[in-house]
Amino acid sequence: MGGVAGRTARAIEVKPLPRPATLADVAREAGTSASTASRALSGRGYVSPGARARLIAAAERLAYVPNASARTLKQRTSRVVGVVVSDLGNLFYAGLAAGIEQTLREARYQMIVLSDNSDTAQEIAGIRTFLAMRSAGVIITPVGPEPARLLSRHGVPVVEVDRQLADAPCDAVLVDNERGAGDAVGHLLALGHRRVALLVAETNWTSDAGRLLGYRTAHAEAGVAVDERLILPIRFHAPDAEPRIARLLDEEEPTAIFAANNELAEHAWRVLQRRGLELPRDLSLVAFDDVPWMSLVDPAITVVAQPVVEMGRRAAALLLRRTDSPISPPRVECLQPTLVVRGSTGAPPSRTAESA
Amino acid sequence: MGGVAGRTARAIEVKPLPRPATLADVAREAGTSASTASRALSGRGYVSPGARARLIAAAERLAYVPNASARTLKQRTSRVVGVVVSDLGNLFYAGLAAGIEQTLREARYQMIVLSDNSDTAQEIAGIRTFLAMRSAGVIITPVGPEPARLLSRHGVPVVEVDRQLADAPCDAVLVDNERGAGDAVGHLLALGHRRVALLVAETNWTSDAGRLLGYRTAHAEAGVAVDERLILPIRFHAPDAEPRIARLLDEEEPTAIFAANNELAEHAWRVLQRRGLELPRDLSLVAFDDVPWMSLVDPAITVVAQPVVEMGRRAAALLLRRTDSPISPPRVECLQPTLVVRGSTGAPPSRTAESA
DNA sequence: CTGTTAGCGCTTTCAG
DNA sequence: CTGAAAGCGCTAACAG
Repeated sequence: MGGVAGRTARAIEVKPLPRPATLADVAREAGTSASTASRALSGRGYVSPGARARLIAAAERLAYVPNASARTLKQRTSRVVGVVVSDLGNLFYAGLAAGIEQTLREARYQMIVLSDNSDTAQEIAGIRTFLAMRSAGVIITPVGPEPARLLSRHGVPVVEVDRQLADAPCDAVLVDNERGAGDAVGHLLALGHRRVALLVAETNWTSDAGRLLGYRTAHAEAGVAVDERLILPIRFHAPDAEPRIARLLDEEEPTAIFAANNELAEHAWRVLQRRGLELPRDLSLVAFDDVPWMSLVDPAITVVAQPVVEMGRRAAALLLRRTDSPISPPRVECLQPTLVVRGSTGAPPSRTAESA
Repeated sequence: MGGVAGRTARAIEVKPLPRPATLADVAREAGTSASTASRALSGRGYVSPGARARLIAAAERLAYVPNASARTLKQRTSRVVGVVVSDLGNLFYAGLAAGIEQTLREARYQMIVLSDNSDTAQEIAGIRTFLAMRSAGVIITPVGPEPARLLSRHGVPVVEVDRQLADAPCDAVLVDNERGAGDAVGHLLALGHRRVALLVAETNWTSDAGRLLGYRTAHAEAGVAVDERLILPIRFHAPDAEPRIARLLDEEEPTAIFAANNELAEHAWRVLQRRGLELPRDLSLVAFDDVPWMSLVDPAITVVAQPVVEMGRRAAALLLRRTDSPISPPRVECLQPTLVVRGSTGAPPSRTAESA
């Protein structure tokens, strides 16, 4: 019926509807019912080749875009996976997102990223958004325990990445922070350093706790006592980070610095640079997490490199696995970081001048 | 009715429903109709204080999360704004996203970011996702003209950022590329350089075209002829970028390099570093776009800084404006970049040795 | 101030 | 292989 009119007058009847075309419009245009159109365009269910072809053509002609809300409402779940990271401006998180996206895309899921600025309120708001969207799952670098609780209460799969903050068992992808930090600090101690400053984020995160632990373990193994005054906890984006690092340098006279994340390493580097210190002659520096600038500066920074993109991929894989088998036991994957020795570490300065 | 049962048995009846709570569940729990519940929880329409309180409590108790799909389906639009950028791993785009997010949040919109890897197919897929979600609008750093066409055909507001690729008038936020590049190259020419290499992305983007134009304009103004062999177009993520830059150095012997984006600047820097060249004694370097590493290296890089975050904010503001008045004429905002002279630029090496 | 009613666009039985 | 019918969860008239 409508099909005939459509065909004869096609050329002039390409009036773009004021509202987006619906499946019913497409069906009418092709002379079928909406159900058939649904089957043809979504690809599941029997449709005769002829009908399918006409429907596809009609959809094309009307610039039909399926309404995701209607579909999600009906199916009660969507093919969207939510990702919440702390700071998209930090390449660590950007790398994670890249890895996640890669694996998700292969499985025909859509990733949606939100950045929460390490703020619990924003984090929870993000989770609620994903809950509201009926996401198939959520991958998160958590700042508190609530996300996992909230999500699992609603039956939505969660994977924690980089740190574990859930208060119940939960899939997670971690890096061996203790070993990474241990390697880094062990390297410094082996070079003869005895006063190694630790710059660490002031959080209750397992990542930072692990790095602190590694710092202590390395000291214990080397038989060196830890001077607690060398440990400086600094909040993210703290405006006084650099002055505090400078003060630590003055007051505690470390011969080496271990910066437990890339942001702190950047602060440390700026302080050292401003003082005109020459590395590693005057001071050694090691960073946890390798980001591009660290190999751009001179000397290049010795780092503990994390397999960031791989972490993202694994997290996505864990999530997909759980989507298939919701009740399998929680799995925690722990990847190994790698110490990459570059130019910023060397033997400590001899103390001859001072002891004279 | 149900209200009584609910109240008496509350303590033991906190059985989490197998399916997420719906508005109807909340209404039943509070002894009202769904409409009243809707009014109370969404905050629009008259509701008696008592009913409101009971509803809010009930919603809390049932851990009610509104179903975004149902709402969007009903209202035929969502409070989501889609953002498509070329590469979230590049701090330029991350900064843009941060600015957009900021302004959108204030207006109580939700930002959703997608990265398209400068790939047209991925870009279009992203647009379709946003179309399917009935986004309130889309902000994009376009790689082709299709997105704007597709979106405006569906009546969805679009804002292009960083470059204009739409084939019809469209809101946009740009930076004055020609002036920025002109300032940079003018600075080099004023220092006495006569062979300035240009590393530029191999695209048909207005951003790169503008920077190339600025390069030419500066030469013209200084009365210096452009040697076309000094212009090297390089695709994004080209694996042979560094060898090609190295070859340019050998064959054309420029005394300065102008890298038209941060990625190319990084490649150039690595090449110079590997050769042990000392800046600015042996060669000068200027970059378009200021990212953190550029002030971390020694000497710090002279740059044309873009107001990245502000660009994001403006883009979001333009989008919101258009949401209010869909038919106002397209507006294009052009922000001014700033030349920041640092240590990587100086007078060209004297050619005495060579001429001897 | 509140409830009834209708329907957003899609998918999914279930008959034919 | 196809269509009719029902309903996902929510909101917007419109009566009361």
